[in-house]
Amino acid sequence: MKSLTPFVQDFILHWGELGTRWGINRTVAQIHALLFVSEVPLNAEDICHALGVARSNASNSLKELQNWGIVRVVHLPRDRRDHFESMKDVYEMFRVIAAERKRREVDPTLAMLRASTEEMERAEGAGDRYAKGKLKELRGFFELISETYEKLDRLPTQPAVKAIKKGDKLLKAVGLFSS
Amino acid sequence: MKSLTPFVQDFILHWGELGTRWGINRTVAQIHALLFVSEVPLNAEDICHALGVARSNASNSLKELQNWGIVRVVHLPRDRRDHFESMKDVYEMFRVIAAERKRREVDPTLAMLRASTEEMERAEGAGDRYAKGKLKELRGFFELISETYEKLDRLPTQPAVKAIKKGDKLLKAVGLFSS
DNA sequence: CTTTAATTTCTGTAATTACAGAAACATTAA
DNA sequence: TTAATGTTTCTGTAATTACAGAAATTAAAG
Repeated sequence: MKSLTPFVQDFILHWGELGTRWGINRTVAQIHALLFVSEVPLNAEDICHALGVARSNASNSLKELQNWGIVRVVHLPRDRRDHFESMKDVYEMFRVIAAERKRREVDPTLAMLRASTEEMERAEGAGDRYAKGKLKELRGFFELISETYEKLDRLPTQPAVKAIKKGDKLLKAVGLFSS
Repeated sequence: MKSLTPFVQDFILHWGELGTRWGINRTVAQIHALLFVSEVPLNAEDICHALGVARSNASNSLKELQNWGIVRVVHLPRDRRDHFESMKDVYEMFRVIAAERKRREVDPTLAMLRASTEEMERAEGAGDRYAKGKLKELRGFFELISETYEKLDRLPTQPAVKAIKKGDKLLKAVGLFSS
């Protein structure tokens, strides 16, 4: 972690740990943190040097970040090397992450639950009625998640953030929420 | 995985994998899945037998699930053994999980970001102005997450779910959302 | 076409995490 | 109190994941 201010160092370390708690590789998260707070795009060399990781590790992690859609390659004039920059808008960034997690995890889970519950309908009566009911409830929950995501996805970021911020007031206005 | 119907087996395996993607130990997630679809509370023995895991593994995983607050111990008449049951209401369950993730991950991150940004205010001028700005933006995002969570937490589950389901209509009514 | 520089993939090792089995501990009932 | 039964903690091993360094590949410049 050469030539990084202490706060930035702390942030990168914390972000790495947070990543692991959410199933993201530590190095991947650290590189993301570094790029996020970097004013200029960095090349792989810079990143290895800053974080003390191997070239290959950085390379694979950068590819992963590109797969997530939150880091992209840019080229600087008179420099052949790839440079990398993070999305810079925090809200947009988390929308992209949410979209990707939905695609990778929610959608397949929903597909599985739909297949199970539909199949169970057809094979009515065949054992474990209770479990069937629970899987249906769970499916309902994932349907709600999925639909809510898609509604939110249709809103541009700024209105979406505003709506979330004013959420309680809106609810109060419509009388759904009194506290 | 003895004496479990194929759908339940698939569900348990899928849930285990989903868990690992979200930083939850596979066995922990599998036991949770099993208890969730079980009509009756199960004892540790049952669980080991159903999933083919060691006693100690089950024991530790059950403790972890109790720490998350989604599994509790119950006692059956004329049976000395602890029995375990999952929360049964899907929405309540995810609320509890969200609360715990907030406590474990969002709150500490927010604390770190607050400390950094406040310290940075005081040490104005000292390098890396850009990074400082980015950390402030990130802090804003986490503040929003935290506040939104707390608002939602004040609503009982049923109104909260209704509000989420009707979210787009509410927004439309107030003219924030036109599509 | 060849040289040079950069990137990606491959391979073996290190570190972490998960886990089984054993041992220690606790609880209940006789 | 002691046997019997159940639970938790400890310890070593297995499995997974992360990672560095080397080798292979690709791309650009001369």
